[in-house]
Amino acid sequence: MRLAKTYEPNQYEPNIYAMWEEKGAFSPSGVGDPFSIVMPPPNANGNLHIGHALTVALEDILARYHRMQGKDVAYIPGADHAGFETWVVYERELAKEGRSRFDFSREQLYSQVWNFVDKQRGNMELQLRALGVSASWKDLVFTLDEKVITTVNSTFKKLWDEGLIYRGERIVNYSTKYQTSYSDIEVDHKVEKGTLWMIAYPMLDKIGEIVIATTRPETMFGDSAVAVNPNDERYKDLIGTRLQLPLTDREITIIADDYVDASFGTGAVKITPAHDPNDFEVGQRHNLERIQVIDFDGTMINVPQQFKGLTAEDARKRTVAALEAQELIRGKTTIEHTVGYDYKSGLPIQPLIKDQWFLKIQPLAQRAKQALLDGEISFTPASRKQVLVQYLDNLHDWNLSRQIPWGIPIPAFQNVNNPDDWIFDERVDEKLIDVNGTTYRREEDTFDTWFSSGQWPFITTDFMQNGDLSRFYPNSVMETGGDLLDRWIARMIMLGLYVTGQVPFRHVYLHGMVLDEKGQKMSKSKGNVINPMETIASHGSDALRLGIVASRSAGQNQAFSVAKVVAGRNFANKLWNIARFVEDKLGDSYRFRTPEPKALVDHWIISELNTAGADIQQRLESYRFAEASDSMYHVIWDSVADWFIEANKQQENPDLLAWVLDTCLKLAHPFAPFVTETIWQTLAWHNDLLMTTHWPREFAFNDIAASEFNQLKNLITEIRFVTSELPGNDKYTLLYQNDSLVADNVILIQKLTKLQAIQHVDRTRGLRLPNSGREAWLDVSAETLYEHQTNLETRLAETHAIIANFEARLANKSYVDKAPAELVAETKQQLAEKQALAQALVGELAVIR
RNA sequence: GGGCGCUUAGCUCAGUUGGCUAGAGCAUCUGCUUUACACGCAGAGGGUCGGGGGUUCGAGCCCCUCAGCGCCCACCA
Repeated sequence: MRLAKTYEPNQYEPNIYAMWEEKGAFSPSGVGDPFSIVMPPPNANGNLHIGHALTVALEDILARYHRMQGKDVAYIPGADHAGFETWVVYERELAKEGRSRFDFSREQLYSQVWNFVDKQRGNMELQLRALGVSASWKDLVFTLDEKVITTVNSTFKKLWDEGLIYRGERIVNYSTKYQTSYSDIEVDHKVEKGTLWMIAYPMLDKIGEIVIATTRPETMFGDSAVAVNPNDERYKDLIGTRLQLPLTDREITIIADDYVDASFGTGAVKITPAHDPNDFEVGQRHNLERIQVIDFDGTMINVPQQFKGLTAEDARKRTVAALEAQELIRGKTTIEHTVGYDYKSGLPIQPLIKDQWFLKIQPLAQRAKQALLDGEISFTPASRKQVLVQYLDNLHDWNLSRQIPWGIPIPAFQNVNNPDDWIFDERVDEKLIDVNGTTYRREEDTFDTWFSSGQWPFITTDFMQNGDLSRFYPNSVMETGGDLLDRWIARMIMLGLYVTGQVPFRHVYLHGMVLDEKGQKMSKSKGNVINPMETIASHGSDALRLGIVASRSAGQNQAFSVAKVVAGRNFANKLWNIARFVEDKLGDSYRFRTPEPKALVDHWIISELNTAGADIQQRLESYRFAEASDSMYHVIWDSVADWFIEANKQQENPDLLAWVLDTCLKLAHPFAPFVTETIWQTLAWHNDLLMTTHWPREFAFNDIAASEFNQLKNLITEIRFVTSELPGNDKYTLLYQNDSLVADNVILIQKLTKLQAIQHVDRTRGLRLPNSGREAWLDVSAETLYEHQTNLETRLAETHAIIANFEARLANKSYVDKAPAELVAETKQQLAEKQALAQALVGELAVIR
């Protein structure tokens, strides 16, 4: 025997993977229709988590399946420099050494982080291999590879040339902790209870005061106006008059702007253009001064001496206290409002004015929206498309600048003598450049990583360079987590269309989050993280894949289930043992031959496997992974192992046995690549690899023979059921009359039912098997029969209930008239069957009584 | 403020366009040293599909409504 007694996944998996890789099986074949998936690049210096295991399981199932369909498959792996994530980790390292980013130049930092990442790189790639991904490693792209930078720069230039890039002072989401601006997607919005203070601003041109409402009193030092709604009768006469800004010696004016909601608060709003996006816009309309009172480090500047240097939080308390001391607080209420937090540090985000690079997003967004409406991309789950359309409609201009050294430098330079004169240039390694006698200073900021990852599909396929892989653009499928719909999918569609004129992929499959066994989000702090590598070590890679795919539907957050991984492990073991049985029967020197079905079961199993092959195909092509896997699992375990193999022990057909095993391995391969290939290679019946062999083709069989086996199967099931119901553990004899199906399969029936004997008789006795439709009796004593009476009565009652159900349905004229004719005919037939059963049961009971 | 999703067996979940007696894995119970497999074999029990209403010949699936849970998006002070 070549196959060992037990299957130990860890003994085989690494070798099998190495063999695939050595034989170049992962590279696109160049033959057949292209099929491509680009892997969402995992963090280059991180470890894979369970979500990655799900991601690559789904992707690899598709890749392997389509490869077996004879397609030219490119599964392109990637590694992400994970700009901000990695930067945060690195900055922590620096802090441990008592240093900060300000001790180094951009180049120094960049190369230090590069080395830091490089030390751990390869880790996650090894882990992907352990998961069995059939990715084309030679085509791996790192997000800071030269070709990425080149493409990103040229996209930036195209956008710039076409007037879609602008640089300007805008309110940005600023992380005072990490000293960088964020895009909208990096801000966590939380609904909170906050205090709304009513503050009196004394009037200078008239007697009295105006009361404004604010949740952020500390920003009042940056006020440059108070705004009211132009139609608000209460304040109409005050527009244009002057106010004293409390705690300062500044004067501000009352202005009118439609932005103000007269019904909120007091209907009068302080306007702080430097610290609120709405106020910023009001300020632009009214040409107001922008006074920055919170610095980029989060402390107060440009404020009266007593508040200088305070954190914004402290300044709020002290400002309120100072106002109270001057009796200017006119009241306070508690309101629910949303506050933006830094998703990384958990600290409040400060809206601050900063000179940044922005992308005018709406032209791109609308084009993307149109492509979606035109159905150029399909979605699983389908409902997510609408969500995306809505998102695109509401997008604001995209802040592309990050003040982080670990990223792609923005290729722009500023005229040292004219701050408004910016030029595009890729010489980002030089701080100053000379162009036609003018000196330009480089931009120090880098791109938001989503700007480069948004171009991933056409970068990885070298589409713009018309490279070797360009036939794989647009990608066939983009598979990723549902949480990336807006931040990544949307950006890929927008930038893909903009740069290439085509959608980046034809189908989007979104999976949900893998939760812990109790349905909680996994997190390091909760300590409920499941490490995929540990699961592989204990149960095997196939088990993890089978377990994580099972019973999981698209877009749904679902719990991880160890029980399902165990079930997967058991399945791999089952396959192994099927193979061991086959090997034992065929011997080591078996040479594969085209089989010829002989026994009824032979025809039946061919029929089952044909159906399963088509079924799995149909389900995979509609992205129903769990159902496809289930179908594969049951045909192999139930049909092949429990019926075919058992029957084959009595009715041997070696060539068919080999064919059945081959077919099982093929059907199972996308779901359990390691154990299937291990068996294929160990038996060595073929010279090729299982992973590159063709998906099972339909095999001819005799329909009548197959259905006869089904009848036999029903009889056997009936015998097993009835004997298990009979009292005691006696072995019974089956008696039959004029039944060639029974007569021809005596040994098979006996073995599969553990009957003592099967005899042909002229005069019958005992218990007739009521549901088998056969002339068959179990030879039981009158006593046993009597004890069995209640069982029969129960069955009769159940049968009567079902009959009543069918009769009611058929008595319903509307049903007979309106339901499809086949359905009605089917109901009639079922009714007849149940009536026959009832009659048989009544007959039996009559005999007993 | 807008949007999405979930509620089905003890547990974790499937259930394509409405179609017959609602499934799986695990768990439970009863048998079983059967020419591969106890990570196994043969059986069994277990569900008023969250509540209510509606459409339909027919609803787990469609519509309305109520309740509970979860997620995402959003620059109203």
